[in-house]
Amino acid sequence: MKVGKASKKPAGVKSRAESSERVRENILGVALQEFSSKGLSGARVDEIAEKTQTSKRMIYYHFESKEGLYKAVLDRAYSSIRSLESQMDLEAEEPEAALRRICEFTFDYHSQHPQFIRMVMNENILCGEYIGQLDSVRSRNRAIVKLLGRILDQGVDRGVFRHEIDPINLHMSISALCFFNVSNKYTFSKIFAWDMDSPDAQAERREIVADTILRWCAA
Amino acid sequence: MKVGKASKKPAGVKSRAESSERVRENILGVALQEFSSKGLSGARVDEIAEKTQTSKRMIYYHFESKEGLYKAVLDRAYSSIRSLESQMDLEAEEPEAALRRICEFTFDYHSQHPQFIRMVMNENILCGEYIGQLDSVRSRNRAIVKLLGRILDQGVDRGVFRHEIDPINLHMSISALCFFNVSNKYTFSKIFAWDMDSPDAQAERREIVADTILRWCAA
Amino acid sequence: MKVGKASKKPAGVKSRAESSERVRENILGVALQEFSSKGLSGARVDEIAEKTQTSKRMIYYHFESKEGLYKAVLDRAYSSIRSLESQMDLEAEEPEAALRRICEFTFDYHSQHPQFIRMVMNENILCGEYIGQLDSVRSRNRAIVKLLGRILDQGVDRGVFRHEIDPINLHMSISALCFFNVSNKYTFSKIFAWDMDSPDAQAERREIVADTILRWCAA
Amino acid sequence: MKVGKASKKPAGVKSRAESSERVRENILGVALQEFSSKGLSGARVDEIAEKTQTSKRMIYYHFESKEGLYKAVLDRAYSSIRSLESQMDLEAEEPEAALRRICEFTFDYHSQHPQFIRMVMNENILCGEYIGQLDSVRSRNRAIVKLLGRILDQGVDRGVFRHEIDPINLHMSISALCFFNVSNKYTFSKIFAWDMDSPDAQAERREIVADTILRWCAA
DNA sequence: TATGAATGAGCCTTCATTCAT
DNA sequence: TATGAATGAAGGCTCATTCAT
Repeated sequence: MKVGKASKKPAGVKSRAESSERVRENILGVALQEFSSKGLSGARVDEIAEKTQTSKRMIYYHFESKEGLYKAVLDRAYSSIRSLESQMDLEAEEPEAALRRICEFTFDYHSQHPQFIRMVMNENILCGEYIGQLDSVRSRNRAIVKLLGRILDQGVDRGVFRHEIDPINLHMSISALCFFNVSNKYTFSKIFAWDMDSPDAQAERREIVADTILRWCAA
Repeated sequence: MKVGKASKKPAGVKSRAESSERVRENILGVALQEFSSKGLSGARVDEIAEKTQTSKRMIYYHFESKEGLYKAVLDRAYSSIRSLESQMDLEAEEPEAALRRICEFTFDYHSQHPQFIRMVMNENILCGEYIGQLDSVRSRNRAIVKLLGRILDQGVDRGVFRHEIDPINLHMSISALCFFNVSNKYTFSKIFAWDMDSPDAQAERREIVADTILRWCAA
Repeated sequence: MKVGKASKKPAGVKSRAESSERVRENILGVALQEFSSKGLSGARVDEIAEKTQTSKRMIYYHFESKEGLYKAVLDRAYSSIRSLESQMDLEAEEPEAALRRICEFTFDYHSQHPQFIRMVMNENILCGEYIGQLDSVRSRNRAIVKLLGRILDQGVDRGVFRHEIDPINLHMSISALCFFNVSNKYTFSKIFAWDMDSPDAQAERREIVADTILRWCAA
Repeated sequence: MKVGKASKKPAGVKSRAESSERVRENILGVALQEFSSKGLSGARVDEIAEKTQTSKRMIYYHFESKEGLYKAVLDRAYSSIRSLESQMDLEAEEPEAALRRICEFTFDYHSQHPQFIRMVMNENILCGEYIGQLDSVRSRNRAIVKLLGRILDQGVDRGVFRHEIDPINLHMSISALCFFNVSNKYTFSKIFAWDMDSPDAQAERREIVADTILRWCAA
């Protein structure tokens, strides 16, 4: 809940704006649940409304349409990942340790936010139709690439990383390995009768991902 | 086309069974198009029927329900990937070359079958609900893991691969890197304004995938 | 009409609830017409909707499904017969006169409510599948049996009725004679070229039914 | 099976006509089952065909349409009741015993042929639409009325029956009491929690019906 | 003759959205 | 603001019937 600014009103009394924001958040939370589990076409406005503490009318009041709601959910999903790099203080670390931490952090973030992953899957099924309309998203996600670039440069300087590595491709590889671990767990688990969700399997996989990336970057 | 028995009929004359099989194939082709681009809930039976050379009624005659059609499409999508390993004669090659070829082949297969990838994405959004019902799928896809196991063993024998590598995890890594390249291209391209589809980008990425895997396995 | 509470609104202005109730009643009336004349499977939701002042969508809004509507119609049909015994003030009468009046009343009620009879016929064709789900029905219809029991007791006391008569069997006989008169009039009339609907025939039959019952009970 | 005429062919060899007749009977039997349990609109041609030993094509070959089949089933149901009176040799009996036997016989026949009753119920729901088209039916069922007339006359002659009794009304009363016992057993049983099907209840009811009729006719 | 395939009309139901109070 | 009622277009599915081999 972002609404944490000091209020002059007595506790328990919500301003109209606060209440409105609360309603929005409530709807967005339920909608994320529904859209991420059923997709844009699979989710039902009625069902979302029912699971909400408000009425269907409010959904249309705040978000105009089902698509508007979907876009808002998507936007929020992407923006919540934004602060990724700001949460890590890597400046003091060695490049290899920093890269490993980024891999592990990315792996963990994906594991802990399956709904975000599902939203991205949905967007790709829809050919990125809606993400293109969200200017915000674009600018945000480039931060991580910048960070990777810095770390790579440091690594090259210190002779531990190859100089050919492109940060976007590096980001893509890290993403691919972390994303797949969540996105394809149902089919992969069923086909190979392999419980990908167990803590052991996850810990092992987490290390493999980091190793794979580091070995690829190593000079 | 399964109907390969010697026919007494003149060429050009289709038997009832042949025609029926043709109708099924026609429907399955259109349905793959629709399901892969819109998902199970997003696809419309009416629309599938319209793009078909037959009627909506025939879809229900041959596949019972929308779900039945979806399952048939899914089954066909998975079974067509089956012959993957039989298409490669790797026995004579060195382990490293063999593994590189597998990576490249997998990469190419994914690139060339985006509809298959989209079906898998859909299945994962549906939590693998339908793939569990298709026994056929399970048995098929283990062949590639066996193949990887053999190559790893050879590589370990010759001192070029590490002995700790688990073939399922290897397969997962290869799959992840190749899958993501297709599955997430819309969001990734839009966010980084990076044309992943260009031949150059694909060729580069293809090499990166193979390098990443080989470096990870290398002794 | 349940909405009988004092309203502050000027006459002619219907509240939302009143209007909703009116819509329900409108649908139920048309549905009774259709279900009673064509049965559950023979009736068409489209046709019901057309004869209504609202739309097909409203049927589903108010009654959930075709079956739900059928059950509502059935429930209303049974509950409207409920007040049968309360409409007759028999306490002061002699047992024989009272019994005769019950026979005549039952005969008339059946004659005047052929749609109710048809609903019951339908229910029996459906093996009472839906009536079992309507708890309300059960409790209501036992009142008449109680009433018959009281009259029989009085008659036995005064020596005009036999003591062996069981009120449920008595009710069954009355029902059978009155029900058949309506339920089977089509086949019976056609087979015997006998116009059962004429006022004379009905008056005669009415007397026969009462006579038959009274003679059976007579000491 | 009526086809019992001496054949000149060796046993086991069926003539085309015999086989055809067998197919008809097979279809009619299944159709009676379906129509009587689900009604004209509720029964499904596909389902009837499936339960048959032949194909759907044969239904249309032999009966033209679903309605044609329904009519054939109805005709057969009515004609099988025809021999009712010829099965009873009542001439030697006293009028009262004869009438009682007719009541009992009618009661038993109804009990034992619920599918016939259901067909009649269906016809009445359809307002006797199809029975009017079956000339055969009309002539047949008058026999019983004639028989009742003769018995009544004898009874009047011997001073045991009232002379006002009309044979058609007598038949109607008998039919009503016997018909209801089968036709309304589902609703009646459910409403009164009374197992009408038990042998005891049936025996008691059988006696009540005969008593009711005899008391009504008694001089 | 007998069978699987085909047909089109129509059936029951649901959807996202808006209105009225 | 918030709620139940309303809407029309469309969605999935089934029916009796016929065709082609």
